[in-house]
Amino acid sequence: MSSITITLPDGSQQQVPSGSKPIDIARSISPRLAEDAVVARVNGNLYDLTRPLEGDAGLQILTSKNPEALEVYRHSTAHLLAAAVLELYPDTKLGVGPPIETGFYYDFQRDTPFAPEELEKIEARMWEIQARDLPYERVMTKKSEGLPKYASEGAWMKCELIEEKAEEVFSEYTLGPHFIDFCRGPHVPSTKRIKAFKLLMVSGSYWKGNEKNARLQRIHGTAFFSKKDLEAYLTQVEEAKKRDHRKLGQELDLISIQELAGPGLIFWHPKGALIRKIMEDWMREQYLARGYSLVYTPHIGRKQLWQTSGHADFYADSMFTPMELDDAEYRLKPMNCPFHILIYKDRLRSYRELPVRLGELGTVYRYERSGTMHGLMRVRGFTQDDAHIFCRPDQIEDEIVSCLQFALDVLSAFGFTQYEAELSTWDGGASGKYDGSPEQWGMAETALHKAIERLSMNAKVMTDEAAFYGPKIDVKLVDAIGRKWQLSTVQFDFTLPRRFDLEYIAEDGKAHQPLMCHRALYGSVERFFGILIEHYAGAFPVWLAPVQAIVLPITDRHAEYAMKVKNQLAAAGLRVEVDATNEKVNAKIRTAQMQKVPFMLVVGDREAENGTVSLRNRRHGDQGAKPVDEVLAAILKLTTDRTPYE
RNA sequence: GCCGGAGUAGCUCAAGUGGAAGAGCGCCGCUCUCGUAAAGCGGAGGUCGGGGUUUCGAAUAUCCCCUCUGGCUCCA
Repeated sequence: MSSITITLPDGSQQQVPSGSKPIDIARSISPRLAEDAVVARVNGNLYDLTRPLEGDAGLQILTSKNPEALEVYRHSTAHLLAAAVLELYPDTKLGVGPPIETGFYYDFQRDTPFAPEELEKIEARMWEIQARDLPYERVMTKKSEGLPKYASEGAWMKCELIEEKAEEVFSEYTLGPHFIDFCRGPHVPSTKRIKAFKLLMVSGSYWKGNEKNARLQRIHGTAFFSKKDLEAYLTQVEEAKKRDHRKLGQELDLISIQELAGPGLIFWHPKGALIRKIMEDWMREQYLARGYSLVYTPHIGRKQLWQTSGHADFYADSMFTPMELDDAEYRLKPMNCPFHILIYKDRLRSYRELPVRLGELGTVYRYERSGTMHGLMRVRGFTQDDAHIFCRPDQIEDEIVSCLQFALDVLSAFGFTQYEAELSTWDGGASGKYDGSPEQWGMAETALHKAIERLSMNAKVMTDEAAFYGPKIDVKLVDAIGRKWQLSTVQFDFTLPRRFDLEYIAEDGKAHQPLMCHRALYGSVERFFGILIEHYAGAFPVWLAPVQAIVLPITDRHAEYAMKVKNQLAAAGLRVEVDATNEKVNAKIRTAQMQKVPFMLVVGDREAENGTVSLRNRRHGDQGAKPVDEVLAAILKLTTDRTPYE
């Protein structure tokens, strides 16, 4: 038997017989490693631990510490799920079953949907199969043999996958004598390796994610290497649910959605409205400080406007239906851009006045399909902090840099340190689905790349994800339940300047077309607020808190002094209340804590006599007696400094 | 829009084989005058999401609709 050379990550080399398996080599290094091993990386590709090595190879053994190993492990758990479902419901057809960020799922086609109670039964069967310690065996099959086999079983989804993806000889993985699945792998060696999983929910899906295709049943689950990790994850999910903005929005009396008025329409209650006002005021100040002009534009516009902008053709599905008036047909605006463009176009522009930056907190209405609304995050009426920048080509890079810097400043003002940025580019023009010339795309994408570099941002490049009218950079944040939401966006637009025939007079005395960029930083005030509620778990920092301090008189004998303290703080511009209810101070504290008021000022005989308050911080508890002036100054400072956390 | 699940007092939730609708919190009133996360007593409050059908009788069975919710699709 010939021997092959295996190079390990530390550079050391071993001569082993050809056909040796990664698990053998792991075992030769240490039995412990062999036990912890999940999967191998061979010349950069993931391999089963039991897959024979045919030639010289760089080999890395991945253990449970490796994120890719967790994906493999979850993928194997998905197979375990499929095997259990087939044992219990043999007529079920298999779709796909990949690992995802939070676990895994498998799509099934079956006449009757899985009832939630059935999950327990399936999970129990999974444990039975797990206990059988079945190996995940890789089998190589010729397409000409495999396809008829799947076809004869009626596994039509697998047939489609094989037609589309499989090489002439493809891999399948078995699990016991009856289960075999077309799959690229790799997998863990056997079911015994799977120690901790839980099926979480069942939901609908579509074959290949297309709603025109067959409806499938998706079973979601999660899996971890240890029961402890699984428990920790489940606890974390429970904790996250407590900060769901919909729950806190109600508990803190911030917002509501009224069935009588319609779904996806937000009512801002006094406390929510106050926070919104602060957010908006801050944003407007920033606009003015950064060279934007503020404008206001109407909520509706004539049909002809939307025809000119192209929305009537390309965006009609997302627009509210038209309103007939005596003179014309009007439509509610789904975007602000056409209106800002009309302001730009209202007179001739000189190159000297560019860039023109027109900003507005503009409320737009979009028809969202009924199943897609989600609290504040996805609604039918929302306000964008929207601006459109019209500039010369030589200005565009600096403009993009300042937009992105602005976006980062917004994030840091609210204490966000975790975000994801994506740079969406076109496909190079191959498909013809993008508007604009290759020169325009080249220039715009270069400007975006350069801007990212200049700010040393990390942005994932998403090829073929651009808007049809231009490339863009998006910033996304994650909500309490782990879902990603887009906030800031900076987008080029090659289309609207052309459609509206925008111009400026350049140094050469001739008319040129300006470049245009859309940008929104909160994205939607509603969504950003939803993210903020969850980010702070309802405990807004002092500068945003609707009630910054509450004075708690111990008995009604102290109410007068409490009012005096309140008035003193309020005179300095602070938002203060007095809890004059006929309750014990403990109850007042509890109420204030639950309302997440940053500061509680307890006042009784001692305080009234000394001109002090007994300060309680919502996070750190009793801080002892302090002069009113001192407390006032401290709260005022947190407010004016806009400290993201106190 | 699609596939599941749900809708009972302001909130969180019980009960109910079809036969007068319940609790806790909250709210209102009274008593207590209280020192860092819930004082006591009393009271008000419900077309059981809306509409139809079956029935002597429907919160309960059944059909349609609405809204919420978990996904899918789509998106700020």
